[in-house]
Amino acid sequence: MKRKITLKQIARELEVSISTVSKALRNSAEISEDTKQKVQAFAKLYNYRPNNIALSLKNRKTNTIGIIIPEIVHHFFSKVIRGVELVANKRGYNVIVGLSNESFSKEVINMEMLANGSIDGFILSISKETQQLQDYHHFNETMSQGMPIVMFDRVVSDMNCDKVIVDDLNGAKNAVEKLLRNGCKSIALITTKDYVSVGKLRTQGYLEALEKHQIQPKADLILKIDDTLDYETRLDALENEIKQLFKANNGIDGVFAVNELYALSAMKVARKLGLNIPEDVQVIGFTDGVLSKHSTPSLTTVSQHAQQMGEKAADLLINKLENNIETEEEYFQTVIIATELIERESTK
Amino acid sequence: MKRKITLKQIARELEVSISTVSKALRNSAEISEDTKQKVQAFAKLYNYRPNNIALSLKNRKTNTIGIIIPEIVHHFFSKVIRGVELVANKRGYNVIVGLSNESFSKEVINMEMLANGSIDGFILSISKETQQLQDYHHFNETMSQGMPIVMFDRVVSDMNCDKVIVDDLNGAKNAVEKLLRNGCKSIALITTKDYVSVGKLRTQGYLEALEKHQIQPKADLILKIDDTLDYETRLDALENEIKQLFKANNGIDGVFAVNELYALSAMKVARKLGLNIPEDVQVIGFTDGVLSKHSTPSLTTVSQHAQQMGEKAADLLINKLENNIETEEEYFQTVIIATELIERESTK
DNA sequence: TTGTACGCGTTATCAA
DNA sequence: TTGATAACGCGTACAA
Repeated sequence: MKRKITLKQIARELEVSISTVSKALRNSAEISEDTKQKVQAFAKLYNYRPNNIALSLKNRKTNTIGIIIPEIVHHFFSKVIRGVELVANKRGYNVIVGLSNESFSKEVINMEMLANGSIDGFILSISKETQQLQDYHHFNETMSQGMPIVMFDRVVSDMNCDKVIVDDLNGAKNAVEKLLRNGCKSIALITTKDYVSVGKLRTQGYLEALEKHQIQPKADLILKIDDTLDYETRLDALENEIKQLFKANNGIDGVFAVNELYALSAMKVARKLGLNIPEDVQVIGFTDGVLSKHSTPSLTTVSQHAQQMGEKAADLLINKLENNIETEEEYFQTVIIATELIERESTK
Repeated sequence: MKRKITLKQIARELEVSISTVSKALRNSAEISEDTKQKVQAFAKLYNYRPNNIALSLKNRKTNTIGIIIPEIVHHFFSKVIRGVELVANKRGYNVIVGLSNESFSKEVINMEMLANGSIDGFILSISKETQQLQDYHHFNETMSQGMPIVMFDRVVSDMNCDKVIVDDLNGAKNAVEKLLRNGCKSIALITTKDYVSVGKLRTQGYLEALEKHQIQPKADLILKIDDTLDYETRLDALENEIKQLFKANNGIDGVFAVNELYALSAMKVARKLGLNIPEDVQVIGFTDGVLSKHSTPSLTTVSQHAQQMGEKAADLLINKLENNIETEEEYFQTVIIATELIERESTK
């Protein structure tokens, strides 16, 4: 079981100095053709590759991006990762993944772990717990150490860093307007508690759409789900809450849900109550998931372009990493990714 | 924008030597209480953390695991990653992700990239293209350099390395037997071309189940899909092929599909042909996905325990990495994860 | 044309 | 009790 070959070993074998080998391999003009040939041939034979760790230490640059997400078993986040990976690899970076599992402490620990030299910068979406606690000291510390952060989707709005967000407000607004144009008179909203930033924005979009059409929002039509419950109990509880929503409000003819699961559950409940989709109730969800496409009826959704978000985030981060010549004052941008309404069978 | 603080800076600031600082921080008995206190206080104040890269270089150990998968936007693989990450973090390792995107060359490049010192070992599932080409030189090279590999799910059977696989054959066999017990007489199989190792095994399970029940397999009932087609065109093509399957065989009353999408498509096509599920046709899929749970009717599936596979793979790899005292001859094991039949609405 | 010396940040060993 | 030195693997400025 032989180790990887190093410059030193090549040098010893060929009885030249290490720097000669180094230069020969980088095709330096300083080295004679003879030696170059000899060294290069030998290196090829033994499949020499420079050690990344040594390079990282020397260059104080790892060419690695750390990505911290709350959950990986999730279409949105895995698509974002794919986008990040795509761009990162193209630009010569690796991607190292940390999962916060929606926990504040795991987020902190993971970041500290990676921040100690393993990576050059972060791309992250904050955990629900962090959103609740509103404790952002780890982000500030990381940044004050000169390590850039790009936040995506769930961001801290008053933090000085690059951000990539979905146009949640307008995405929601457009969706609700679509329902209104389609003739819906009584549109229910199924959303999350307000501390989830994206849920809040989508709620706002719903309200603005109603307002624009001069419709008075009814509190009864708005269902705010506490999604900190665990997944197993959640499904039953969810459907129950939605059933109450339908029963408490006669004549719901449209539903806007801030994610895929809520939307699907709404369809399920509606059908159980004898309502047809889209004839009696039209439903729109907010998501990039697979369920929408394959459900029956398939679900009209507001697409978030998750992969594009990942790509953009990676580009922003790498640009920052490579622009050492940047202007004195830090310049941060917030990129807003437009949503797209994908019409399927759940709307007319 | 200050950099991270180093031993050297602390030493200079406190006017002691670097090694004193190092020892003081590790609470060495060699150092006086006074100095220790002073150094530790200062380090805490400036939030000193040793640089991982320097440690990696020195220890020739990165404490990082590389995971190479064909695709991340996929429930099975993201669940595996979660399992790997869980165990890895618990045992003090990070996880770095490489995507092959089902391409041989990307797999090779990604592995070379990571093998040059970035990681201590690999966990991987090989790409379809690699399976077709049967070119495994990169695995052999990596291992001959002393870097351990753990393969999962899609493995190379005659390769000397640890493996974690699903019991594809028996999982399939059990599923088909379930259909037989439920009264199915004419069971169709929707599978992949044989070069996909798991597809092949599941096909074999189907055949064995029939054989056990002394049923002659009919070639017409077996549909082998070429899944190298891209995703967009695939859905239509897929449904078309399945429709042909149904039309060519009157009286299909059971379908076993080697993945979720095939199973769902089968249900869709069956319904379009006026067949009821599970009354007229019973369907079982093979997967860990979300679609099964939320489809209508929900799909009975053979669960693969993806997360458990990831956990096991990580344990195997880390054990190998940390057992330097191992026996002389290399010892490799293949762990077989049992499947579980999750019964839902698509079977009686 | 080749080799020496240095530094990246750390720890271990040995000397003072 | 403290400090100097070497080493991990590499690239480069400078000396020979």
